[in-house]
Amino acid sequence: MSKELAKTYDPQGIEDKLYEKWLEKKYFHAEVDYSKQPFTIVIPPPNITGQLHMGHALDNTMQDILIRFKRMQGYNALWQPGTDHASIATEVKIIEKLKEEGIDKWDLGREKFLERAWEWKKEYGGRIISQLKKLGSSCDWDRERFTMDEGCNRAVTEVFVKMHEKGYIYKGSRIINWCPVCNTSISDAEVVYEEQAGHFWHIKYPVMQEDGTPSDTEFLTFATTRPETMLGDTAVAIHPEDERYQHLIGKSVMLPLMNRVIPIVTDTYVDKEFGTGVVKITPAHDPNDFEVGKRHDLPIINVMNDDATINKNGGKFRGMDRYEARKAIVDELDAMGLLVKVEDYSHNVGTHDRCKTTIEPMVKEQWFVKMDELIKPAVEAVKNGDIKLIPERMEKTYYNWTDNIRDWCISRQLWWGHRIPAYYCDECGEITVAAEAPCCCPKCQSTKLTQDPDTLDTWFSSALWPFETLGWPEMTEDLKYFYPTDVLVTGYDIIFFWVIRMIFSGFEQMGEKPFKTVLFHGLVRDSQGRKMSKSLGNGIDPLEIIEQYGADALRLTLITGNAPGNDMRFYYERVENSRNFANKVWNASRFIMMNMDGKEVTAPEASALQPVDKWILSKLNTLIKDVTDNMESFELGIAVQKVYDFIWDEFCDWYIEMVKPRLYNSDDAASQNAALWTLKNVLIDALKLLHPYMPFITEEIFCTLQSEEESIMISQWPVYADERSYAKEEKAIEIIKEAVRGIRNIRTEMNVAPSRKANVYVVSEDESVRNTFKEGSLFFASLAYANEVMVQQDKTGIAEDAVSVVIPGATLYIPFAELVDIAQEIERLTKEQKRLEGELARVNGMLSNERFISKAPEAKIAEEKEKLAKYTGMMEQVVERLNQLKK
RNA sequence: GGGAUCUUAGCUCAGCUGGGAGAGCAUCUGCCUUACAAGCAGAGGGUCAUAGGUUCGAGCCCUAUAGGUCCCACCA
Repeated sequence: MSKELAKTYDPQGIEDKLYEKWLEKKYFHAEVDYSKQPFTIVIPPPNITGQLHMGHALDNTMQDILIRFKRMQGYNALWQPGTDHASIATEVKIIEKLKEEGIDKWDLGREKFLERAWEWKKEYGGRIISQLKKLGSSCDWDRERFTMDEGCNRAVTEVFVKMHEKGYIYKGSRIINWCPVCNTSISDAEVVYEEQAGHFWHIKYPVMQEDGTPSDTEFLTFATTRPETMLGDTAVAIHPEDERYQHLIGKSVMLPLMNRVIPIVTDTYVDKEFGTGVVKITPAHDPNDFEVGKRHDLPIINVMNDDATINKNGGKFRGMDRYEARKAIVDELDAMGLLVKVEDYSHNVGTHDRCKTTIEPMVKEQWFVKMDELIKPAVEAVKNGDIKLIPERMEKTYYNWTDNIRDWCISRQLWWGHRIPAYYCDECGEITVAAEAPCCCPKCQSTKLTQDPDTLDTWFSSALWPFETLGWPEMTEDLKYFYPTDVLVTGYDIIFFWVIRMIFSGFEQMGEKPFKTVLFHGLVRDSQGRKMSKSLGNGIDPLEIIEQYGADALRLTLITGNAPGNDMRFYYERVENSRNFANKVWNASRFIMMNMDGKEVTAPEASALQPVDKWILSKLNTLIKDVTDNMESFELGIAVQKVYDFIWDEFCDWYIEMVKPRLYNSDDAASQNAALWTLKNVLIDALKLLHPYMPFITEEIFCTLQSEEESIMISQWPVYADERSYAKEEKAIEIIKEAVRGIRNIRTEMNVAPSRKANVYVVSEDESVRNTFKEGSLFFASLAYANEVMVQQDKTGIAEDAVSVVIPGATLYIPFAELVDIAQEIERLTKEQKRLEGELARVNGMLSNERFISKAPEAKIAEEKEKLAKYTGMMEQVVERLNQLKK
């Protein structure tokens, strides 16, 4: 009936098997149960296009640790899983795949395209889930959701309709970021700015004269990085207080190439100090110009098609690509003598984060979410501490965004996603927003209605994730019980995309925050600190690590040696260290079980517990408190570091070693039982503390050790108890440890083999210290390689030449003759003497060589002189010692 | 331009509210001691970026400087 651990630790052999068992036993599943406190985490839904990478591994390890910890503490722990449809990311992938087959998205058509997308989802959507399982994630898989499943679709539509009714969602013609390759608008958050080398074209426009003709002599000069946009210029702006141009206020200029007369307007947006203090205004293709245009009621002339070619408003440049047009326009202006000069100029260019195409600001009809009101409760919640961000500094990042918030462009010209529930009347153009397609136009009764072809930004549905996954818009029991969730664990890189949007959505739809705490982590980088990326080929596949070292080792590596919110570097050496630790735990457990084998280990009488036992129990007790405290304040790395140190250092290297003499000598059965009982119980509690971090190995050991127990997962988290603290014993054992270290040190320094044992005299005035050594003499002798330990109050009877070690409260003496075999020592010293003679001869020879002295570098000579002094000193010592011994 | 953050042992990093300078890896020295060589025992190695300040006391707080990383905004 007693099971045994395999001789070597083999993660592959246990992990899958245990995970199967957990699934079978439904340990991950949570049901509403008002007798227990809920603890809820919703997973940041991985993209269906995704493959598990180190970021996921870190993110999910952290969540799993928290969930397992709380579950053991007796909470009704729910980890709600699911995946994200990832609108644009998936659409791009599918388009790529179609391209390989020689199929064009537009030729295929919307219906067929969506069929392909669902096929993709079916094929790859589950891949990442099975990878998360390899990691040990204890998600409630029975509750798995998808952002485009029926419930989420309903939630999205409901929110859209509700917010539209309240006026928070509106359709407007505004300047947006347009990606000419993906053919869609994108939100500000999806634009990344890149430093690019470009040019600064200085161009002049002729000022219009009184008689309505352009002047040959008077010009306004300005500089631009994008000359092609001049086709859409509708004004030129100057600062109202710019002395240089006062006389031009109220006048106009001629827009060359287009032969359009455009006004000179004054606007404080213009920086007098920058360039010539003149700015061309193109409201249709620049966000700032758009604002200026609004203020001065300027016409908006869009000169580009969706693919960034020049449209009919661009006159003869029509049909050219924007860069072609740029060149043509510059050439033409140059020919007309209107190009003043060209400078090299490096500036930031907005690109699309998915495809890196330079975005084109365009004025378009899009759907927006009005942010100013919505954001208020979200800001308030963080300010008043209702939602806590860890680390705290993330709050500043958060406010940085909320303070400068702009309306959120939510419509995308994509197919894969939630289609916007807006219907246009083909007859009268009336827009109806409704959850269900209306039968007919409410205005003109026409039955010819067309649904808006656009879909929603992928973050629109993920913003609802914390409550839509629990059943919203139905007010389900789950929702009442599990919402708000407790912790959100995510990377700081999606604070704007996701975290803030979930917070204001929670308040708006539920009237309540979506989570109490947000725990941020950093990026996992490669060993050189670079981002792991496909193009660099420096990505490390977590699955390979699991294959090679085990999921436990990977988890431990990701969680240690790094402060919350900071990026971390990934090293194989660190994984190896984690694996070694797992191995250590395995072997210590094996040792304990071997010694328990065939023995009935019972709870000992209090009197049978020895000081060492009390010492480790006391240490464990403190550990339990510290670890629990750390974990409750989300200091996961610190917590596990303490468990690691306790197990390896205190438990294995000290306690087990101290207890060995009692295990090997069965004369005192009570003492042996007390030792075994302590070993077993400390191990069990340590395994429990470790379980959230290393679920597999701890489960395997726990179940082998306690065959009557079902699983460590559902065992109770250890609790600190005052009566298990023994201050006196802790202090006493620390003294012994100090003594052992002192003796080992001196023995190593004197190069004495462990096989050579010597008596140790402990001399102390302090009676309690003497008692400590008397009580611990058995294991002290074994750890200090002593034959016998003599404890006494003074130095009487100790040999003159004894080697001494001073520790707080006592002095230890080892008779030199016992410590060192005299004959052996003489032999050793004689050899040493010969070696030194040789060295001295060599150095002396060099230093007396005239050529060496005259030609060698001074540093080298100094070095040799130092050696000479060193060897001479050593020689003196050796000779003296030899003389002593020979007496 | 605004903001965050970092600078601690050869390398990578911990160090929470101010009081002991630490870990892993690497290096050196002994040990195949019957749980573990993926191990054990020991050793070396740091003016905690620089300059000031607050304090009985500063790696930790304040100010300035230098260098690195990142985020936001984007100036035509």
